[in-house]
Order: sequence, then structure tokens, then C-alpha cells
Amino acid sequence: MKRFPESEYYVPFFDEYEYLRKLCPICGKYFWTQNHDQETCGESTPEGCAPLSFIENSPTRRHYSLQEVREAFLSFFGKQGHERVNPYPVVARWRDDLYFTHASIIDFQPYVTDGVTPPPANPLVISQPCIRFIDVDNVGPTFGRHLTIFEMGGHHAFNYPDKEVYWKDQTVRYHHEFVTKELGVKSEEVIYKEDVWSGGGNAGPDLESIVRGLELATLVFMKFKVINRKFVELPLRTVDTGYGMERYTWLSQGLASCFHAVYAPVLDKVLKMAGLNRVDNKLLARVAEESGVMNVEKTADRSVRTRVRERVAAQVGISFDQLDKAIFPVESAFAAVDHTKCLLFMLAEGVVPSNVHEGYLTRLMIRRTYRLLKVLRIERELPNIIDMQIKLWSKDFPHLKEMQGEILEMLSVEQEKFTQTLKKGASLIKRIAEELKTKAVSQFPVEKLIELYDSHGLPPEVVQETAENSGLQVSMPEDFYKMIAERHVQVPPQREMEKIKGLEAKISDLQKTQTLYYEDSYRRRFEACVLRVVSNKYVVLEKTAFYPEGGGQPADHGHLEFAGKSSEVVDVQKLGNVIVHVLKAPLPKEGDVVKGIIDWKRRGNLMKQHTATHIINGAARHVLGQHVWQCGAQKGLDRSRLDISHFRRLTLEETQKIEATANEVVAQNLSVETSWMPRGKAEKLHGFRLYQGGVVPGKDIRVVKIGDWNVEACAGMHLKNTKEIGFIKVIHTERIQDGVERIVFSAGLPALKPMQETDRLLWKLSEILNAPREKLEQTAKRFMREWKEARHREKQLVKEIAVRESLELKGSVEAKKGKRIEGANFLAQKFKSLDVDRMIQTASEVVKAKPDTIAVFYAADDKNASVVVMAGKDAVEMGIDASEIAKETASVLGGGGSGRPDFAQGGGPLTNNISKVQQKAEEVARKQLGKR
RNA sequence: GGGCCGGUAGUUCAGCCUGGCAUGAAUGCCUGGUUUGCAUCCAGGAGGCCGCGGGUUCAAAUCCCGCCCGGUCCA
Repeated sequence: MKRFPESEYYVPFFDEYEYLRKLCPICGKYFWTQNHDQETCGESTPEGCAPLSFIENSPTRRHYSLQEVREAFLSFFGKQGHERVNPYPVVARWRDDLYFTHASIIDFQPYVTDGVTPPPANPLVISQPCIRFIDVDNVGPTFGRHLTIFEMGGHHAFNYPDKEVYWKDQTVRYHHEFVTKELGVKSEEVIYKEDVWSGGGNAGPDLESIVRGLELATLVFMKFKVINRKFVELPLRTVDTGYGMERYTWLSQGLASCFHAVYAPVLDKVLKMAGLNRVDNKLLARVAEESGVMNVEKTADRSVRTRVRERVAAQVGISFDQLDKAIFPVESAFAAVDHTKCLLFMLAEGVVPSNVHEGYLTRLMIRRTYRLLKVLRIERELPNIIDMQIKLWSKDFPHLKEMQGEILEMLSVEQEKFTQTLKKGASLIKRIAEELKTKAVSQFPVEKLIELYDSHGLPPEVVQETAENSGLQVSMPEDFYKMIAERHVQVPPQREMEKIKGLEAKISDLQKTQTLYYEDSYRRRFEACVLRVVSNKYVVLEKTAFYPEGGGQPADHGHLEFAGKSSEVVDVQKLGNVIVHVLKAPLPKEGDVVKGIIDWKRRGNLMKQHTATHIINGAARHVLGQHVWQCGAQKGLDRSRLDISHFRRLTLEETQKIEATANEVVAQNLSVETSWMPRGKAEKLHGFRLYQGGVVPGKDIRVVKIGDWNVEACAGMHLKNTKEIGFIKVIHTERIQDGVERIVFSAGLPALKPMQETDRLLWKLSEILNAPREKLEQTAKRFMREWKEARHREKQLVKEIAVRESLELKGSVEAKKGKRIEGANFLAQKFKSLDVDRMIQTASEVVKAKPDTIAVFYAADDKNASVVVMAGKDAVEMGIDASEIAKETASVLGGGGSGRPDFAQGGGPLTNNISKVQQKAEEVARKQLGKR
């Protein structure tokens, strides 16, 4: 749907304020204005509907800092009955459909907007830091209209069928009042433009407010769900507003760019570092006014950008080159100032740069920032810029300061990695270029370009630079990134669980199964009534103490007893609210009362492993830092694993420290408390650290708290106190992805097993090396050293023997003991032991001394026979081909051989035929010499 | 989660496709000489579990399988 009818946008406010609805002849959108002479929509769009006309001419009552705009916004809506809500994290860990919070409404999706959970307040107001990568190419060129990190002010009202808060008219009135009465903009300057908003499966009409060319806010009326491309009305209608706090700040200050308004102290210093502090502000202001046409589409090639710039240059009245030279570095500084704040917020919330997920986006951001700073020749200043950003923002966001050390460390690790990649890349390109040159190829092949990007991370532009220096032409095909994409087409994963889905339909009418394991996690026996039996395999009870698989904890096993029979429970799954036991025959009948008995050895172990997982997680964070988050976990009967985010390989020392810390927690006998509470309350009480295991659905969540050590939202089975675990042993660690470390450990009695394994190994080693345990290390070192020395000595000896033997043989050649055939010396010799290396060395010496010699040396052990054939320089010239001799003689031995004319070897398993080698070799040699 | 590239002297790499002596290359190191201020030149030398484990083969750095380690791209 392109647009909604007028009725979706009309509000009585427009009549009251004598607003007129008009159609913009340039962008083709409807808009509402009080100024009846207004012709275009008044927004500074890429189509050029209007310039920005507030530069050096602010329409507001006074200048506002970002902090002041935020406060004005929050308190204005506070006065209008909105409750203030603290901002959420920028890393959206409570969602599995996106990585970063990119709008204020994200905080309340999906549970609030789907009606599952009540909102924390209604109506509410919030100023939410948001991260958006979608516009990253525009950050800088648009002078701050686009940012990767910004604060979105939102006042939200959730209208339920039985409870109306406010809807369109009131929303527009609030906005209008805020802009005119609070900020002092004249009413006739405020234009409302109609648009259609959709995102995240929801949609609705929206009005954008525009003042002096700048879009300031979007007022969205979320009332549809998109199902099969059709709009279906939602029972819950949400007022979703987004006020660009930075844009209001910019508007009020009327400075040349949004960055001047928001980042003044940092921008000043960055410009100074880069030697750009004398840039003409008048010129900047003129460019800013026209910057609305800048809108670099992600896929657009350079020519579009150039064209747009030329247009701006014409408007400003200077040449393209002049403009580009003056403005381009400033835009880079703008972007750098934005990107470093973005990095600061991401890293402060513990995103570890990596090759996957949000970590990868962070890595791309770091590399992008690094390249920008490099263009400005201030890449060494990155830590200083980050420090300045911390200083600027930690007043409002105190958590930034706490992470200072870790952030700088992560950045330096990342920077080091990147320079390594670039360094390696440069030498790689050079080598390829040289190789191509020797082949007289002047065009850089596309497949090499693709390989360099895909496998070595070198964008074509970088290749271009380096390769063109070596005189190679590099042209990038238009569909380069499409070609990359084609290399990554993947087969969609096959669907499993189809059977279970069929099962779900057959039990969906049943009531929620009562969960006895939550009432008492130590309960081992219970009685319950059978509600349903499906497919002679699945049994549903009214209540159960069997824990179904979930949250990385495997299902309980055990028995059901009924009418004197016993049936084994082999699996337990949760389908919706119903718990299904998978049984091995015999099966009870529907209506039977059965006795359930949990396999306690299994369950007890799993509880130990699970509580231990939480402790290890806490220990890892304690030892390594606040950037540690759980990225995955799986509990097992005798060992479990926990994946954590960390930017380096774990060292042995760190691992042992984690292990020691975890065991201290065990020894402290901390109590483990589990409780159910509303999501909002839990978040308020314990923060977003709760969501270690990823998304936790539902209105109420279960909070597992281990003393003051660790709090997580978790549905699993836990002990009552840590001492019950007994002992935790870390078995090993591995790096499963860049930035993700896996810790494999065991808890309780099963932890004994890996320790005994290690013990056994040491025992064996001690036996083999014949050394006591405490001397093992130095003994192993000594053996290694001696082995090396021995190997070295052997090599020398073989050489020496070869020289001696060759002297003897040379003597026999001279004494004409060897055969002379066709003017060449033919020397065949059987060696006593099969030592190919020695034969080669010897032959090599002989041939060197007597270049007209053909040496055929052979030997056999009980399994194989080998032949070495070497021909001197003169012999080769006479027509000898050692390769053929080796091949022919080896065929007598039942094998094969080959090599070069001067040297070849072969062999075979028929050791009995070794006596025939000499004759055969001579025969072939004669033939070769005779041919000449 | 998936794809791709790589692991060989201290370092950067060649050799692998097409199995057959690692006389491997450059650089760094050591010795001697020539010079002598700042990447000088010449001669000689030391330095390799060819990532680990299997398999194929008369023969594996090279081919096949598994693992470990590093890099990189995509979602």
C-alpha cells in the first residue's frame, strides 16, 4: 500500500489551527500547513523540495544543548501525565530478531505491543539511545541528519479495547505544543507530512513534523499487523512517536552541522588534531543548507555521489574540486565523531568484536572508523577520542566510565588485528601483481578480486590502490557484491520436529500442565492423573515433576508406575503449556492415576551442573571483566559447557583462576533463590544482566539468584545452596568463534572422572619416560632436545658415510670393476640395509665425482624394495634417462617409479626379485645409450 | 550457523595442481673479510616433527579423511 486515505490523517486539530492539506509537486506526498502559500512539503529531501533554512537563523526561543532538549522533552510530557521510563540498553538482548535498539518502541516489543505484558507505564515518555547502521554511508555527508547513534525521544500510549489513553488528535496536539509553546517555534512554521510507516510486522499511518526543512519527529499510529501483505487491524493501538533529540538540538542552535551542536568539545579537538580547524564556517553553512540532496544509497556507485556533489557545488557557487577538497575531510571528521560514540556505547555494553552477529557489526564499525581516522592521519588518536567521548557522555550515562579500561583494551586488540590483516593483504596483492606481470597479464582478474575480498577481507578499492602502483589495471565489476553474495547462497536448513508439530495439534485443547518441579525442585515422586495418550507413545499428565528439556538442560528420565506395571520415561518435552512424556511401553490408559518416579541420579547431577554453570559464568565475569556474557550453554550428565564473550584466547592462568573462584563460591555455601516476578520488576531489580541465556519469553520470568554472586533469568532446575555442588572442575577451553570462548567443565562427583583421566595420563607418561612426576617437564624437554640432536647427528653421519662410500665406489670404477657400457660407467650396488636417504647421498657423491657415471643403488627389507637411480651430467648428455630406468626396474619389483632424467627412484613389494634389478637396469641403460 | 583462504627455517613466503634429494627464496642471526656512521658490499655457516592424527602408495610437505590453530566473508 502506497498511502492511506486522507481520513487516516485528518485530526480535528488541523481544522482548529486552520491547517490545509496540499500535495507536494516535487516528492508527491500530501502535507498539512498553516501557511496557505506553502507550495512544497518543505522538507529538505533528496528530491530537493526545500533547503535547510535554520542555519545561522534558529527558529526556537533560545539555544538548547542536547541535555536541555532531552530534559525539556521529558519534563514537558511528564507534565502531561506521562511517566518517565529509564532508557534501555542499546544492545537488544531481550530480542532475537535484532541486535541493536533502533527505536524507542523496540523496548516494548514484542511483549507489550502484542498485549502479553502491560507496559511499565501508560502513557510513558522515554529518551532512548538508538543505534542504526542502515544510514551509515550518509553519516557525515548529510551534516548530521543521519547518525549511527542518536537519542530518540518517544511518548507512547497503548490503547487497549477496554482502555483508551489517547490517539491521533492528542498526539499531534502534544507535539505541536512542545514545539511551539515549549521551544518557541512559530506555529505556521510547523508542517505535517503524511507517510506510511511499517516495520517489525506492524504498520500504520504516520505524520512527520518538519520545521525549516528539517524533519524533527515521526508520529506513528500503529494499528495494523501485516499478514500476507494485507493490513489487519490490531486490538491494541499504539502511539509510537520518535523525536530526534539531536535534530531539535541542531535546529535550536542553528549551527553549520548537527555535530557542531551536539559534539562541540569533541568535534573541536578532532578538527584540530586533523588540522581542519581553519575551515571556512560560512562555506560549511552554505553546504549544510543544500545538504538535503545528499542521500547516498547503499548500493549507489561513486558517480551518483559525484553528481550530487556537483549539484551542491553549483548551488554554493564554487568548483566541484574546491568543494570536495574543503568539505570531504570535514565530513570524515563528522563521521568519526559519530562512529566513536557509537562504538563507545556498544563496547560499554559488552559487545565483543567478533566475526559473528553484533560483534561483527561492531568490528566493521571499528574498521570503518579506523579508515576514517587514517584518512585524517589521526588514527593514533582513537583512544584519546574515546576518552573525550566518555568525558562528554558519562554525565548522562555513568556506565560508560566504568568500562573505560576494557573498551580501550578491546579497541587496541581490534586495531592490532586490523593492521595485521591490511599488512598481510598488501604483501599478498604485491605477490599476485608480480606473478601476473611475469605472465604479461595487465588486467587484474575478477576472480582474484573476489577471493581477496571474501577470503582475505580486502575491499576492491584497497586492491586497486596497491595493484595500480605495480602497473596493473583493476576494474571492479558493477555486480561485484552480488557475485560475493552468490558465493554464499545456502541451502535452507531442513525442518525437524514435524512429528512433534502434528502432536501439538492433538493436545492443544488440554489445560496447562501443573509444574511440580517448580513447586519443589527436590521432589522425586508424585501421583497424577493421565489426561491423554497419543500415538501409543506420548502421555500427558495433569501435573508432573519431570523437567522437560529446555534452557540447555536435558529432560528428566524415570518411570511411571500404574496397575503393577512400570513404564520408562525416555524424554520429556514442553509443547506450549503442555508437558508431554515420551514413554516406552507399556502405556497407561487415559484416566489412570500413575505414580511418577524421577531418575534422581540423573536429575541430581543436572542440577549440580546447572547451578555450576551460573557460578562459572559469574566467575568468568569476575576474572575477565564486565564484557563477559553468556553466548550459549549446554548441560550434560557428566560435563557441561558454557560459551562466553571474550576478546582473547583464555590463558591457562585465567582458566585456573576462574576455576578457583568458582570453587570458592561453592565453599561459601551461598543460597540459591528462585522466584517468579513480572518482567518489568525483574529488569528494574537486577538490570539487563538477567538475559544471559538469550531471549526469555513470557509475562513473568523466573529469576535465579545465587547470593550476591549471580542473577539470571532461567527456567532450569537448581540446588538450594552452592555447597551441594561439592566441586567444579574446568576440563578444557576452546575458541569456537572469534570473540567467543567455550569453557567445558564438570560439577559434583562426575568432576572426578576428568581429573582421574589426567592422572592416568601423567602416570603413563611417568612410566614411559621413566621419570618421577615432578621431573616430567624437564625430562620431556630433555628428550626433545636430545632427539633433535640425535637426528641432526644422524644426518651428518649419513653424509659422511656417503662421502666415504662414494670414494670406495669411485675407486672401483677407476679400477674398472664397474661396467663400462657405451662409453659410460654403469655402477650397480646392492645396499645391505634399506636406507633411501643414504643411497641418495652416496649416489649423489659418486656422480658428482664422476659425471659419466650411472649409479643404480638398491636395497630391500622384509616388506619393500627400493631403487635409487642417479645419472651424472655427462651420462645424461649421453642419453641416460634415470626416470625410465627407475620405472622399469621398479616394475620388476611390482611397483612403480619416476623422477627426473638425472635422478629418480622407485620400488615395489616383490623383494624376492631384488636380484634381477641390476640386470634390468643395465639392459635399459644400454638401450638408452645405444639409441644415440 | 554457513562458506572460503591459510598453517613449510626466528620472520615473510615459494614448492602442493601433476607424489620422487627441502642443493628451497628473501630477510634476520652467527663467523670472516671489505668498508665504515645510520637498511654498504663480498665469502662462508648455523637454523625445518613441512600444525596434529589416520588413510592411499614402493614412496606423502604434496592426494583423501578427521582434528587443532589462525584469518576472512555472508546471514
